[in-house]
Amino acid sequence: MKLAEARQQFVQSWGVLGSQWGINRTMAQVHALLLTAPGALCTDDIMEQLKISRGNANMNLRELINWSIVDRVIIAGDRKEYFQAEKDIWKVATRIMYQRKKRELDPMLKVLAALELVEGDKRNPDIKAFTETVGSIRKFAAQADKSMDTLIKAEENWFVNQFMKLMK
Amino acid sequence: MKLAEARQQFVQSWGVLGSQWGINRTMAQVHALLLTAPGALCTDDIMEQLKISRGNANMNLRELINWSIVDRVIIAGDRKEYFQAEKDIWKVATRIMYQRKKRELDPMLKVLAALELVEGDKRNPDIKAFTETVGSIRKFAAQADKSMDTLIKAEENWFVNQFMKLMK
DNA sequence: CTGAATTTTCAATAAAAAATGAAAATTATT
DNA sequence: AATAATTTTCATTTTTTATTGAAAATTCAG
Repeated sequence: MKLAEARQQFVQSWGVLGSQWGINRTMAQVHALLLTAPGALCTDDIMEQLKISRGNANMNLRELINWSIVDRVIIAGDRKEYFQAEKDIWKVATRIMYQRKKRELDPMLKVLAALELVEGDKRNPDIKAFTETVGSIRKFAAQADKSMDTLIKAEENWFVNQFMKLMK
Repeated sequence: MKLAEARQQFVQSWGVLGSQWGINRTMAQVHALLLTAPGALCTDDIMEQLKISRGNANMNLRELINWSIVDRVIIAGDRKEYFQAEKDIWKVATRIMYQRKKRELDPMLKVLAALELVEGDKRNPDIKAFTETVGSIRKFAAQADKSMDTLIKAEENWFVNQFMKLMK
């Protein structure tokens, strides 16, 4: 397979994977394009290569920057902004984890904690079923939350280092 | 908060969370309803409580059964089918993991392996950038794949047991 | 076997999400 | 300050995804 074709297929697949995980397909494709680019790209490069509008390119680039997995880059003597992706895949993973945790898991934990305080007699089987399920989900989510914090923070963590060694 | 209200809020929140992760909102809501029900429910219960059509209820129930997180249940002397959710949250998590791994991660791994075989001179910076990025993503994904297998399989696994103890 | 109850399918419709593109805003250059 | 280049916004349109509901298929009881 030629490089251009391989790159296109990566962009395509990354887009599909993203959309299956609730990430805008185009955002994932822009990310894929930047990940596999040897250098930084400008908005026009992205518009051209993905055949998308300026507005669309702009919005998705901004979102990738919000997620801290793409940076704006200044190129001397050029008025345009350029963009480049973080290529350390471990950093990419932890940053995505951090964003999703913050936006989704943390709010869900708050809700679950509140729901455990439901009124009524715990011997009522309906209430029992409810609080037991919600309680176990909350405990599970809280553990996941803690584990993610560990992964996100610790570059010096033993487990993480072992994991990273395997990746070279 | 009263039970009915709490339950409704759980259904609502679970639906939102699901849709953020690429799972049909209604499917997540049906799951939430069954998770917090004291017993099994039939299609009509679900239609009524979620205000959805029979076709919709049927499709989403089937999908939950495909995922092995909801079971069909026979109630003696009743012609209707009933449904109940697996309530062991660890089992639910590993089964969802298994399905998503199989449907999404495994195919992606195949694609990535193929893309690493791109033609051309490795000293070409474009090819170098591409294969390095794709290679590191593939290694990362392969490690995630292995880790998930461990979690999914091993009830006897030390790490998993530690994790589960914390959850009671 | 018959027919009533129940489940499943799927073409048509509705709802939700994403993309466009041109106008407005911002930024840099002379 | 004027203007040219670039970026951002957002109302409108398009595309994608989900839902409906009635017909067809299936299942079961007598």
